[in-house]
Amino acid sequence: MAQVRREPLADQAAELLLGRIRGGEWALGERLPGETTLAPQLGVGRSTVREAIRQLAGRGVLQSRQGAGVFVTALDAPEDWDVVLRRADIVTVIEARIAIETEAAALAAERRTPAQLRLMRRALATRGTPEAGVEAHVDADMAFHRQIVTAAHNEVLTELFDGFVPRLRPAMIDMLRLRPPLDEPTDHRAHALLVEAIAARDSDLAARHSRTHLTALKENLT
Amino acid sequence: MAQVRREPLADQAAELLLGRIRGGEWALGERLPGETTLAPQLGVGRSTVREAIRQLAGRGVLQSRQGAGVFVTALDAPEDWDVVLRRADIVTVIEARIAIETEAAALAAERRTPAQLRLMRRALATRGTPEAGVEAHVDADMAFHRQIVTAAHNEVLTELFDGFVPRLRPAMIDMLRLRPPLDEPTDHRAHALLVEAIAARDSDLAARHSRTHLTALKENLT
DNA sequence: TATCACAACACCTCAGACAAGTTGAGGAGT
DNA sequence: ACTCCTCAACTTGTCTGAGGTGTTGTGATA
Repeated sequence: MAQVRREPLADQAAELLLGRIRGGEWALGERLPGETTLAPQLGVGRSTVREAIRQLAGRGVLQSRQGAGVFVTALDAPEDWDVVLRRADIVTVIEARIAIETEAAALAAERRTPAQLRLMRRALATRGTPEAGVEAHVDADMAFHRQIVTAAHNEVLTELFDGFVPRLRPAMIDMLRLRPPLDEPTDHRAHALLVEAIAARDSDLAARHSRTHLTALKENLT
Repeated sequence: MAQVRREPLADQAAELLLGRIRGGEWALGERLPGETTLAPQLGVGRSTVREAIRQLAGRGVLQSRQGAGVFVTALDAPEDWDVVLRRADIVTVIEARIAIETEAAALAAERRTPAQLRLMRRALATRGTPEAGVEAHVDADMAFHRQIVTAAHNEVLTELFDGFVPRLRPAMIDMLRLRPPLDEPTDHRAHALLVEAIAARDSDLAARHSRTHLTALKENLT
């Protein structure tokens, strides 16, 4: 027998409204129907609707102005980031990684310091030894890519990359275990080319190399 | 003369409660006095206290359990991600936005459905009326850009974009207030070109238009 | 001592009333 | 024809009173 999950109506109403907001029923800045309209529509009393609205207002999603109405101010504050990533398809995550990393590569080409370039080259060297085992190889690869993102001097991009790692790492390890490393030398040279483009301060080329490499990786997972 | 700042009692009550919680009047996990006690103490009605509590519950500070009471669950939870974004320079955030949105534009060109294309065009139309006020214009613009990200059919990218909005929106409004809209018609045509590229399923062109537009925006902020 | 019934108390929900702010239509005056 | 003003019809804000449901500690009972 299913345990009766009793949730306050106000919470349910808030969840329902949030769903409709995220579904695009009301765009950003748009006005919601009045409380007196919403209440019978949701099958609850007006005060309950008000409490649901207050709840979403506390989360920054809604804002109400007396006399004018209730307005959408955001489409949900960052939902638990971990949850989103865990649920997301690995290909989806890689696509996001492509977005972050190609841009980071371009910025890194413009902003990298000599010291960072040196660190990149060292990371590249330790990356090229897959004999140490799959996990070590993946870790070395991740460390290399992180060097590049760091060199972009953009805290947000770095933070995003770090957020991806926990989801990416196991997937990479699985992939390498199942599928042969498919031409490691070529793969390694792609990385070397990327570093050289950054060294030459050629941001377009760096972005292109980064994209090519990661797209190949994505294809390999499809 | 000071502008009469009329704030809803519920908001004031929430602020007051949050202050007392932060002041350590009730420790983490402790139970607050009942609504019937709090109401006369704050000089407001019971429903107003309830709305204040709901608001704080939405922020994750309080949690109420029927029959048991209201408990402190956090001392104002500044989620890590929020902190990063709030602290980050707006230019840094825009650079991250460029990464997300150009990739999203390219993917949207490949994956958009006819319905989504229609929604894009409608959002573009409502976007083109800056007479409605700065805030409305920014909201319409955000809604337009979100349509494109949505059409990329990548949940992670969408989530990232949504995460940026709360930081981006006020910055955009400030910028438009301080600096004249600088050639709105051109700006609007750039958006139209982007939509057409997506309509034509030309992902390279879409990415290029997106990047050009956002880079101009970034320059304008520097 | 261990168990159980129960009363007190908590939050949950509703309905109704009135206050106060906002907006747009339409009339008065120029 | 245009501007300004009034006002009615919205909207959200607040309070009150009533009854419902879940929780917890107390005290009687075995």
